[in-house]
Amino acid sequence: MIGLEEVAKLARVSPATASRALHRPELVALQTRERVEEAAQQLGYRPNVLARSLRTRGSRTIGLIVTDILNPFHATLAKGVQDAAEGQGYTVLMFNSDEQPDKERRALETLQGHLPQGLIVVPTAQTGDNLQIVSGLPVVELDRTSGLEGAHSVLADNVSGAREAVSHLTALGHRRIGMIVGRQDVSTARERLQGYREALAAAGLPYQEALVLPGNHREADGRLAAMQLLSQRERPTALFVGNNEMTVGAVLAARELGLELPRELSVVGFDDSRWAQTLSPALTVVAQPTYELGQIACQWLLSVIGGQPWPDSVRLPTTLIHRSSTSPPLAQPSRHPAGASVP
Amino acid sequence: MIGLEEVAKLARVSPATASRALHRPELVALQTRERVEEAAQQLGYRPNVLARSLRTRGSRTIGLIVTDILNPFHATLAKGVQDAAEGQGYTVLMFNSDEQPDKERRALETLQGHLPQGLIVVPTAQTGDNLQIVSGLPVVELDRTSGLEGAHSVLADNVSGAREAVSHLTALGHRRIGMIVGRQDVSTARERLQGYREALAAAGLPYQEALVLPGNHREADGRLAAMQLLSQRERPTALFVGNNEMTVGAVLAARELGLELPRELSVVGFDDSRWAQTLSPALTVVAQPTYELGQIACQWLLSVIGGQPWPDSVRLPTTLIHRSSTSPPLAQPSRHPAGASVP
DNA sequence: CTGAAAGCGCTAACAT
DNA sequence: ATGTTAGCGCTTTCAG
Repeated sequence: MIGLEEVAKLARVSPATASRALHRPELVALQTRERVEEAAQQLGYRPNVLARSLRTRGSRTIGLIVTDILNPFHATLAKGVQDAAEGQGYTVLMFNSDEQPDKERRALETLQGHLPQGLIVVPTAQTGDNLQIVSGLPVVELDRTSGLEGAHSVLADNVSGAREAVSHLTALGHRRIGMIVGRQDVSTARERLQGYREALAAAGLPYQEALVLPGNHREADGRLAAMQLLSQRERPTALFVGNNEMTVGAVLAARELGLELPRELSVVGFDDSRWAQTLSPALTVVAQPTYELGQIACQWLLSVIGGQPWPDSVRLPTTLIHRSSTSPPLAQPSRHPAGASVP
Repeated sequence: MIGLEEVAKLARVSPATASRALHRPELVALQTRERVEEAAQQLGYRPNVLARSLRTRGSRTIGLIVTDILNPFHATLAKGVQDAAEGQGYTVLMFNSDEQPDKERRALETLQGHLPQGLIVVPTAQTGDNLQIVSGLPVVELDRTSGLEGAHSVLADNVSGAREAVSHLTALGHRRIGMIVGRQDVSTARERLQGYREALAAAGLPYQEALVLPGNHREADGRLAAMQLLSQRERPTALFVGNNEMTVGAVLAARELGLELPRELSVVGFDDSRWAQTLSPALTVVAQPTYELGQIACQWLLSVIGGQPWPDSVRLPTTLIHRSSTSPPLAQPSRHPAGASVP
């Protein structure tokens, strides 16, 4: 590998001057600088980032931990982060926690050794504890919060997004609206549930436990929960599903049960995706500014690394995209007074 | 940050011994080793990878460049690579080329400075040239080949996959089979086209230029190409589409034209995906062992880094997955001798 | 404005 | 089996 010393030799200066010429041009005579630049060019010099980092204790590297790179939502977050980092000459070390606190911990340990200057993390349930590993490092929580006090985060406005989705359903006349909700130790799931409750309240509808089923964020969980919800004697006429993967499962379950969307069942999902658009009927969804979330988180982090104070935490707005999976409910067979259905 | 020196002090040994105890346990007395390990544990010591890499000229880092992390196919490749690397204690530096040779070049330059020990790359059109930047580095080409002589690659068996797909169509009785094919400077596109030709030949069908339209791998390209193919006076009864993104476009185009799948048009895509399964009708596709491609590429690379000789290049088999987007063609209105349709 | 020298944290020779 | 010493490539005092 071509080193700075060889460049210096060719330019007939000391390594120190060569270094300055390349990195602090203003400290060096124009003429000398040009000689060095030419020499570097000619030899195809590439600075050894490791040596530089070791010396300056600044690696121009940041860490990124997402929970599932195979989920297009996370892939998009990652791209937002990467693009922003690259624009500023930072390299991203990306890891996958697969929602497992253990993998997250290992990722943090590995990361640590690379002397990152900052970290962007989509938290798991244990992130609060795990972050001790990198104490002192500037951290941005992305998409969710770990609940750690004083944490800085870039999030979507989940409450409002969910409220809008469910209000859309109540406005259409739905009165039995089921929800498939994520694990309550994940902040997005809690917030979306809250939005659901608020929208029900606003429409004067009661909150019914039986209509809210939990799922572990995966397609299979969504399918299972939907099966249960839709097999109830008085089944919901609409479903609000708390994340993208579970929405697939819910739609597949509806198909299996022979329910026609949206005539017999309206569905709104959270987070837009390719298949939400290609599905027939195309899904009505709460879209998140995913790429921007990643991008802003990274810009934030880099500004803090650059010495700026922490900006206030941000909630980016969501957008309800009306497509074809929602419509007014079928006229229900009129009901007798509650509980009177036993012959 | 806790350094080796402090560990050494606490364990009352020299830094060198501490280093050995941690990294070459067999060179050190059991008792000493335990003291060092305990000290390290107690102080929460994390080795500074940068310093180690600088000294040993071995960073335990490999580079990965994919062309589009938002494409689930590439995300899956990446996960295969990452999982395999992590298993062996290697860290992956991942970059996106977005199919742009320029971004690929910049990624390589950045990578270079981090002294990676190997590289896995999904090539773009200029990879052959760009790789000069990291000459001497072990490189595995993944999914595609750059055409560079002596390159090592881990690929899917595209020719055979395409042949199988198109043979499936000919077996169903299709005789006008269109293909939407990728850019011919990408090896997968060339190979899939060849498979298409072979299958036609095997069925005694002529190869017709008018039935083969190029696209630039994106959804929009697929849509456009399909629009053209399906607007021909004597339109194809089946379509074979050369990659996953373009298949979405093609299906959407068919919908826009009011064509019912599979009755009026059969479609086979290359590469399976979430939406290929959720689409109705669910798509018949040539599935690739995507995760395994990434995994094997990484295992390969690491074995070479470890001093093993290069294994022979590999072609992993594809699988035709029959779903609901293919069926025998409609009985065509019988045709008069060619070209006689002007009144 | 430029050079000499020291040192970031670690490990590999070379001693003992 | 352990300590001593040197140096990976770079940047940064400190002198000139």
